[in-house]
Amino acid sequence: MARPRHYDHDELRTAIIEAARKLLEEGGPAALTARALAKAVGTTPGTIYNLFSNMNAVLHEVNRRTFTELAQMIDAAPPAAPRDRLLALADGYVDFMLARRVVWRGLFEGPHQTDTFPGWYTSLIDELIDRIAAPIAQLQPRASARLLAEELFLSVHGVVALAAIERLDLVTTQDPHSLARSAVERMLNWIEVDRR
Amino acid sequence: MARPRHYDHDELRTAIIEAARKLLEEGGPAALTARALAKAVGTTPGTIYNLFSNMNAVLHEVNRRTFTELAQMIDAAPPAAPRDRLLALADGYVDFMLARRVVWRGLFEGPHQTDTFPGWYTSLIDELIDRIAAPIAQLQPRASARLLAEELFLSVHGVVALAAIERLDLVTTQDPHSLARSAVERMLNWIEVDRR
DNA sequence: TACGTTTTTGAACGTTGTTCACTACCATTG
DNA sequence: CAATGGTAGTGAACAACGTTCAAAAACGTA
Repeated sequence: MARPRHYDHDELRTAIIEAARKLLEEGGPAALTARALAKAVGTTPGTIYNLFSNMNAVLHEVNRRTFTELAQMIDAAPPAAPRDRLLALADGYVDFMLARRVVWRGLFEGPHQTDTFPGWYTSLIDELIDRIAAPIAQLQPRASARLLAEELFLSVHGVVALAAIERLDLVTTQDPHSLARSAVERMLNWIEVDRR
Repeated sequence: MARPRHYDHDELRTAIIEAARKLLEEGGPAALTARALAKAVGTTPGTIYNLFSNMNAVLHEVNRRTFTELAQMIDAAPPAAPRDRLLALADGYVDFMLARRVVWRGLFEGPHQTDTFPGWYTSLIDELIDRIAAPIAQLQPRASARLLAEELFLSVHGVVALAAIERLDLVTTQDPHSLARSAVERMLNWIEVDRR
């Protein structure tokens, strides 16, 4: 038996998560295997299961970082009028996703079946949608901005979900950016007319 | 070695496709394995690979039937004014998908990577979008109805894609039907204002 | 130094998709 | 009718997967 080393758990955890992300980016979800991940950080499959309950937990951690980055990017944007802010959000979201399309797939795809999500996962998504709701609330104080934000997100999600798996061309030749902006425009139009 | 039977290839092919669909419906994508499929039709894995190039091809055939059914359902709807027709399309699409959520996942998910689609696959999708474009063209003869139809489809797809994998609740508590209808309403509103 | 605990290890189990040598069957020929 | 050739079903085998766990090594303590 080879000499077991002793690891700093915190270091190893983050090393594993970073390696997992790299594997995902380079080879897609199929490349994220326990053995490949172990080799990438210079350890063995067993050790990974010591720090994570299973491979799904590793993926969740990668996703957590992705969400956090997205939130940071959004918050770093300069302030703007609601309309411009929504357009910037859509653009930023599409850019962000296109740059991470493979990582992105892990967010909504997967074996799933009946596996449940950790609480922080759902609340991260919640916060992202709240960031869409904020500018909408400025335009439309009456109705629930949150509901409209959810609808807008889903419209953009339709575009992004297909673009992320490189299958947008099954539906259209329009580019993801202008599709996302169109969705925003329709929502803005709706709000405008509705308050008339 | 067990006694090899001789099969009618056409019969066996359709039996395999039907069994595959059943497996999908009952146990999700994970249940569609070569061995389970072989057992379900009373044959062996090798024979399946005799009739299909791989398991992906089986899934493609299941999807072909699904698309065809969807098209039939759409065409069977009674004629209506453009506005009602679009709403009915959205409702029907959501219903259809909810009844087949597990089968549906195979349409856009999967291992993919670089695997390409058969020509009939893309043209089936094309025809579906044309069915959305038709009523739009009645409302909006000037601009390209096809482009708007693509955008509307993508908005509804965002809803359906999440509902199909049982994760719509990550984003909203609104139900898929009203979300889809809202997307249609926004598009109708857009067309109305645009032609003003 | 010796012991007990903790952590790492990697072999092993049960899956998966896919391949292919083998062989049983059918159809044609002598 | 017998022999033979080609076709097609078979299922063992391969590589790879996630996951588990007994054993072994290193650490912390006495």
